[in-house]
Amino acid sequence: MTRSDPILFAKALADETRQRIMKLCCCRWLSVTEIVEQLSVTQPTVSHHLAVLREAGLVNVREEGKHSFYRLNQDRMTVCCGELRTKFASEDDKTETS
Amino acid sequence: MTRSDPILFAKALADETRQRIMKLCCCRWLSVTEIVEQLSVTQPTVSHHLAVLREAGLVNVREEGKHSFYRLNQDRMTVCCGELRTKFASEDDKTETS
DNA sequence: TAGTCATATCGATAACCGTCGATATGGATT
DNA sequence: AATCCATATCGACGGTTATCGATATGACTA
Repeated sequence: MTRSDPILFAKALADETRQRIMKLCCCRWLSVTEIVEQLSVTQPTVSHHLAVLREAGLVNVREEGKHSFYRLNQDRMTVCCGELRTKFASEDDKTETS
Repeated sequence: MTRSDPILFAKALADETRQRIMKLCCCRWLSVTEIVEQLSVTQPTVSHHLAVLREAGLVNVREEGKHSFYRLNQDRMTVCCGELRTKFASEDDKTETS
């Protein structure tokens, strides 16, 4: 999941529930249960979204006993946003091609 | 479509064909036909994707006779990427909340 | 005006995705 | 070992979306 994929990245962001989860664990570690408590969706749904975010490398996981704590990978966000900007928003970047 | 919506933005980016279109008209005006010629999808499909990109404010349109020329709105890209970074990737931005 | 070309829209189809309840897994507790 | 709790996975269902062929729209041309 270190590989950077602008499509995968965009797909991961393209859901309101996921963006809410990202916002929740933006700067702190949260267990799945804590995330569920703050949203109006079930635990399986949250687990599913966390899996999507994991596949995109957008969250870090820390297992501890029977708990799993998730936290947004802000560095990854910065890198991926930068890639998008480079790919689509920069004038002087025409030499590299996909 | 001046309103900024991170979900709409991400959804617009969350498709390979659309990202290809964006790349094609990243720094030049292209007619729909020219875009179709460079992709392996039909004209209605390209028109559909252009509509999605238009709704997200990600392309500018210039009508000229019977042609419509599209070009990626790079400023919009910059703004939207910046918003994402601010929302999710910045450490020192916890006062504002959605 | 008839015809052609470029684009948009419509309706249908298939694939994808978000959500749920049910269940499996596996650590902690008694 | 039996139970409980936290999380992941499974299967199903419904809604969304990408794609297509057919058609409408509307501009230019002869």
